[in-house]
Amino acid sequence: MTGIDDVARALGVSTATVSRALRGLPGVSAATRGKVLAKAEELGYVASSSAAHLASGRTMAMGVLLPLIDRWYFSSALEGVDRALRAAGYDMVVFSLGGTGLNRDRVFHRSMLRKRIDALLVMCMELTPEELAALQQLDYPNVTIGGFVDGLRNVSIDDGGAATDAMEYLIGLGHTRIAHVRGGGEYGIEFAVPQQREEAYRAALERHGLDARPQWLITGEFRFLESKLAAARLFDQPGERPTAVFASSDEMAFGVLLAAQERGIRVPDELSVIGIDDHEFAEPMGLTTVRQSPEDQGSYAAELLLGELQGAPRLATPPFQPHELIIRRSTAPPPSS
Amino acid sequence: MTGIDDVARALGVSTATVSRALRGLPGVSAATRGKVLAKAEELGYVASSSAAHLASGRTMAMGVLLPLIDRWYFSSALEGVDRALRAAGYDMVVFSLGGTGLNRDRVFHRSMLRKRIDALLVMCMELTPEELAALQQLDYPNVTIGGFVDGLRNVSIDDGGAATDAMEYLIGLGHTRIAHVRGGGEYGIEFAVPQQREEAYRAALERHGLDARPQWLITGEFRFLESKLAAARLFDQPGERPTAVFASSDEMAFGVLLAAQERGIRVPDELSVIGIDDHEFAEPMGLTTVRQSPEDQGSYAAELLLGELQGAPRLATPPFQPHELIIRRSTAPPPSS
DNA sequence: CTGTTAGCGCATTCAT
DNA sequence: ATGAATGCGCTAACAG
Repeated sequence: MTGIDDVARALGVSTATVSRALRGLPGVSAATRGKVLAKAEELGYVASSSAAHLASGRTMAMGVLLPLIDRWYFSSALEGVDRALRAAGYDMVVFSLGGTGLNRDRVFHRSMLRKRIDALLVMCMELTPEELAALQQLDYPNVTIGGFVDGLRNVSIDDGGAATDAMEYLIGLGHTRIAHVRGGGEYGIEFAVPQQREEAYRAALERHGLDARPQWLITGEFRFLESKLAAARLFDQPGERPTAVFASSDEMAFGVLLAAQERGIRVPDELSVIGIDDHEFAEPMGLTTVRQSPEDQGSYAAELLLGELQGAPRLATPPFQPHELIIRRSTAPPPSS
Repeated sequence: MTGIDDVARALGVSTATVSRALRGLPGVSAATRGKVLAKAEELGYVASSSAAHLASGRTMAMGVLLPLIDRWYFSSALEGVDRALRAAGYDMVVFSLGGTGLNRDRVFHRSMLRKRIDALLVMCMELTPEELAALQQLDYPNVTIGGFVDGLRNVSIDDGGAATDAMEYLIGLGHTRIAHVRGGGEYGIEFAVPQQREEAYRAALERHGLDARPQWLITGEFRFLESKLAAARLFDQPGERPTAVFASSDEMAFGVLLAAQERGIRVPDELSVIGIDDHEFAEPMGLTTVRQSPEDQGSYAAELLLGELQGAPRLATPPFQPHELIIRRSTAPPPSS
């Protein structure tokens, strides 16, 4: 493997000069810099990140900790993080808990402590007090994405506000019988988020003097299938049916849509459905939703940390990220009957 | 930051002993090992991966190169890779091209050469000859997942076989007018795969003496929306309509389903639809499909490389990964008319 | 079974 | 503007 000495020797200069030239530091004549760059290119030389880390203290890598990868929000946010990191010349190392709580310990006590990263991004996780403490002792800069962890800085939308927007829209259309599909707390995903959205749902009902019927508050685990099953049970309940359903995520809204379709309940004539996310499938499905961009949130968070690593002042409270109501074909005024 | 010397000094032993004890090497008495383990735990000591790399030559990390993260196959496969790596104590560093071809150069010429990884997994990408050469010169063990790159080893299902199974099933049901939605070549994703599946489609038609009508071969870019639009155009064509559609992926099959629904074409009575993947939404949607497990493919590939890093003989041709026809509610014999 | 020593490949002083 | 020397924190080879 070709090292810095190979380049230095080939040019008859010192390794210090090669190092400086390659990193764009001052104190190198334009001529020598050109020669170094060319020779490095020719030899295919790139500095070893490990050696550079040892000598400089910087790993030029950032870690991302998440409960699982294969979920719309997470993979989109990862994409955004990676985009920002790559632009800054950083690498991304991903620590997934893989959906189970089993290797949490490993991750927290082994991998993350390996001094392989300069900063850590934590995606929507509920942390135990010990984990939180471990994380905070880990010295490096960190921030949470898409969740809310007390004691850490969080980059996310205003979950309560987004839910309120959805509810006000339904109520503004004239709906009075509104059900809510909330996300679950599986795998420690987003403990706070589904709760914040549910509270906004309740508050909106109360503010407008509407009933909050317990049997109309169902749980969908943030998943299509679970939500479809829960919605099926909801629709099969005897008595009055809701005229609108506010789902805490688009994937769950799809489940509601499908359960309705299978029962011949027409959307939006007989039932309005609204979600949160603006998932890739929302537009083709005609789903009204509150859009958020996990990708932008990810890159924002990554840039935040990147900036602080370069000496920018620490931002104590990152601003809420934008959300926006997107009206499509799944919502309409309630049936006049 | 606490180093190996801190542990050694606290115990009055040498750093070598600490190193050996912590890594489970022989030549350490049970008593000393116990003390070392306890003290390391107490001090929160974990070896620096960079220092360990420099001294041992192993990074204990593996790289994954993929065109983008936010797509069912990729994020699932990543999950599988991570699972296998974590079990072996390896970290995963992810290099995404982010959907554009723009930073390909950076990835190939900078990041991957940084000596941060011991091996590389390449997910479904089409590589330029230069990239292929660069990759092969990169010395470390590599393997492709879910695609086919000539010159590299590939871990994937038998794409032709899977497509054939789908076609034979439709034909066995009595269908003679069968359309195909093939994936596209966007972002260099899977150049070979959509083609292999299309060829199996053609071959099946020919084998059974059925027409391959050019206007029934459409392209869906491996996406819901694009596929829905293409299917809409297909259904709106004048003249005879196909009685079955074989989509090269489930997401594209969903698009076909939706386009049909919007036109009042009943599935499966008037139209049968089959996909490939067994996407998370396939079961709730009742989609008949050919199942594959990207997660298992990912972990298989990771374990393959892991094994070779530990001295296992190099497997020249990894076996095909399993696929399986899953019959649900979207397929039936063609209308008798 | 345990300790000593010599690098691993760079970035970074301090000289010049 | 450039070079020489030092050390980052660990593993491995060698001694004992």
